[in-house]
Amino acid sequence: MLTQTAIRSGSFKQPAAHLPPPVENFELAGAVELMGAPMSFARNAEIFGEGEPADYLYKVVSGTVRTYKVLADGRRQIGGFYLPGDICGLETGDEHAFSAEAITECKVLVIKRSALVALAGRDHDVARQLWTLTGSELRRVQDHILLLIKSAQERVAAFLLEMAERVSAGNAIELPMSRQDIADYLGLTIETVSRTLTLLENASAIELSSSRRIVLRNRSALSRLNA
Amino acid sequence: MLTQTAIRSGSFKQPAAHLPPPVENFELAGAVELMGAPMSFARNAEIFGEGEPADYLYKVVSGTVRTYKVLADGRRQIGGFYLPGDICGLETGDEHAFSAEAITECKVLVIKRSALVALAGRDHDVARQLWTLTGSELRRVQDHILLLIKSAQERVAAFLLEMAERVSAGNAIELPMSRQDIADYLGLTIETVSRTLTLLENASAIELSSSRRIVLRNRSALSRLNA
DNA sequence: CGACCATTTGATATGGATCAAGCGATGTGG
DNA sequence: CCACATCGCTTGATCCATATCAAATGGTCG
Repeated sequence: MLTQTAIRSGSFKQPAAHLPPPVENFELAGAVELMGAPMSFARNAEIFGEGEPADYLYKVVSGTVRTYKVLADGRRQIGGFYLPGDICGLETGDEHAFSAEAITECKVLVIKRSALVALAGRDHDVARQLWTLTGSELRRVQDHILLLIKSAQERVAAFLLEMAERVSAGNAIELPMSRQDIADYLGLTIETVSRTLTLLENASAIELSSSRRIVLRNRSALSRLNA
Repeated sequence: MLTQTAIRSGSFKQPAAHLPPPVENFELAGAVELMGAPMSFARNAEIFGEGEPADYLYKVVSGTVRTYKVLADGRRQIGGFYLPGDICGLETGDEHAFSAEAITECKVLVIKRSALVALAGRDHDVARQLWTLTGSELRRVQDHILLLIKSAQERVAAFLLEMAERVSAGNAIELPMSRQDIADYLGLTIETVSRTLTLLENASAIELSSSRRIVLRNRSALSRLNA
């Protein structure tokens, strides 16, 4: 397997990164598929680190990625969870603002940012999509802020509804992340997350089939909590 | 004075918005100066509302603007403060995600987004700057998230250091916003903000010359708090 | 001067953190 | 195949930072 270091130092072949696509008006998604180098990461492996040059972006193919920052005293804030189809590591600055790790075994497409920026310079549609992508991320982070001012119940309910939209088959959610990850995403402790889930179960809003599998029994009750 | 409604309905002349600049490779800032329609807002006047079409963006010329959301139960979260030179209301989606109000008497330049997007379609440099602007906003909001997981002292200290960078003449800060605005920005109550400021003053980290004027006496003490 | 609003200060309550076990699933070596 | 260690999660007891409720103070403007 290619190591992350190998990718960063450019010591492997970037398939087609140096070959501009033959036609203009090329979709970003298509470009990513063509220019992206497939890569795998083991559970908990670092994909990129905060402060490292943001030379690559990463499209998740399978598995789940978390981005995070660790404060001086060890507190960790998870910035977001990235599921298949999502792109993380896209920055306009020189350095990654967050670190990223594979939560589960992951396959990602690694794309050189400069290649995409160069393509954007030739193709306005790609430029627009790059902008839109950053805009969506902005919107997501703004929503995250609203989460962090709510009560524990509201945060957990909002989290469940969000995950239901993203990973659910019907009403069942298969969570790829641990309670600690959820806690660090919601700005709570692991104990509070656990207690709140139990509370929601007792209120028949959800059912904890197993610790990673949650069934939404009463979405409107959850939405109601979601003030 | 032009009303906000007049602007939105396009019932006034957009200076030069329909006249493409004569040369390409035009700076975004320059374009904004040329295409922007000057407009004034009184203290507490609404500049745009959450959910309204994001047809315009706003460059602050003088005064201070706050963006915010109000939750169903009345809690308000301030997304950011915009000082002269800052641009707010720039979205990639169709609608404004936040509302915006003038904190003080404000002069802004109002720019039609479609005009800027059209310009970006002709000028890669403008396109890149538009993207970068959204990227900076993303970075700012990400930093805001980190604020919200800290202790009251850390939040207030971080706020003071941030404002010092943005509005200070030396070590003195002239705050344009009320304690309530600060509280809603930091996710605290007004009482906690007030108490924390008093605490910092007693610790000789700051001096409260008046409620809106704060002198930083010991920046390293504040930074130390800023975990 | 007096009314009003913003801010500070005080007293008390409480939601979530912290500290500490207990429990259940998973995996490992004997 | 089972005893046992390990890890992730839950549950319990207590504490504390911040919210809430309430009152006093101060600054501003008519």
